[in-house]
Amino acid sequence: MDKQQILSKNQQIIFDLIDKSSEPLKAYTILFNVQKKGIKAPLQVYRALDKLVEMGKIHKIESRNAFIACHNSSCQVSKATAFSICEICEKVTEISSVSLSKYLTNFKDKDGMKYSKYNLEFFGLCKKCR
Amino acid sequence: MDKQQILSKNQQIIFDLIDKSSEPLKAYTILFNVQKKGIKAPLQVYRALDKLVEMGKIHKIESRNAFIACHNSSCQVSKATAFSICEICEKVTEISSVSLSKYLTNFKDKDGMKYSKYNLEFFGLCKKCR
DNA sequence: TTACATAATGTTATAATATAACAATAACTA
DNA sequence: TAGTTATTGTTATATTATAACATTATGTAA
Ligand SMILES: [Zn+2]
Ligand SMILES: [Zn+2]
Ligand SMILES: [Zn+2]
Ligand SMILES: [Zn+2]
Repeated sequence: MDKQQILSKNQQIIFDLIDKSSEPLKAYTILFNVQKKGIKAPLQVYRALDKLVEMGKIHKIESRNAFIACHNSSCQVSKATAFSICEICEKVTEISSVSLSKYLTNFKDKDGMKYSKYNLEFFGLCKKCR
Repeated sequence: MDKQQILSKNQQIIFDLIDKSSEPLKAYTILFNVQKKGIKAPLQVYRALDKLVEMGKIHKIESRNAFIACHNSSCQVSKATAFSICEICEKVTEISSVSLSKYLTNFKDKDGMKYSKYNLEFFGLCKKCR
């Protein structure tokens, strides 16, 4: 799947909501907010989310079960993602560090195994909360 | 909390199960397997899991909602964790690479922010599945 | 254009994961 | 031994996610 792909109706509605949000959104928060647009069932939300993640338009923050729009054109369609998460205000930022992604993409374990994909979540306090 | 702490009854039962398992265990799998030992409710399992995670005796694999015992004495009581996950057989291994943990512990983002904690999950195919 | 394949949608029901609230007991500490 | 904190027990409920099936829309190739 390609990052510039045209979105279907439900995908577009849900992407727009996530994209304009300043914080990660949970599936049922999304559901609540798109019901006026005709999306009534959890499955409609989860299906759109799955596709958007596949396309790399959004990412899932695993530790929070929430979704944010990708703001890192170089994140390799969701194959290599890194985030910082504030443990007080829950602000999440996608990290786009070339050196970090290089380091992790090239990382080999003891057995010489290389990985096709990774997800990294950093935790700490954001500027505002320190 | 300390890694050598004495465990309570329920904590010990649940830790033993996870520790002897060759794969990550999910909370309700654990529940099913400890019912004969008198642990009957999900909350009893989740409470023990929470404490064991706090102590660093086990880790949660966020992308799988499952738990494995820590086999890395240097993983800093769950403050700095890295795993490899096979996308076919779901085998999970805790990575204990000094250079990786050094790199990530010292990683600073654009704003110079350092993080107190991280979790990294690599995905790929294990030896057997390649 | 028609037939076929694939992707997306709609809908109901249900599975899987996790926490709230309250009461009781055990273990630790001054 | 009283006070405190950690742990346990129990019921109910909240939250997150998928199964199964039917329908409609879109893309593709004769
Ligand atoms: Zn991204
Ligand atoms: Zn913050
Ligand atoms: Zn560990
Ligand atoms: Zn494997």
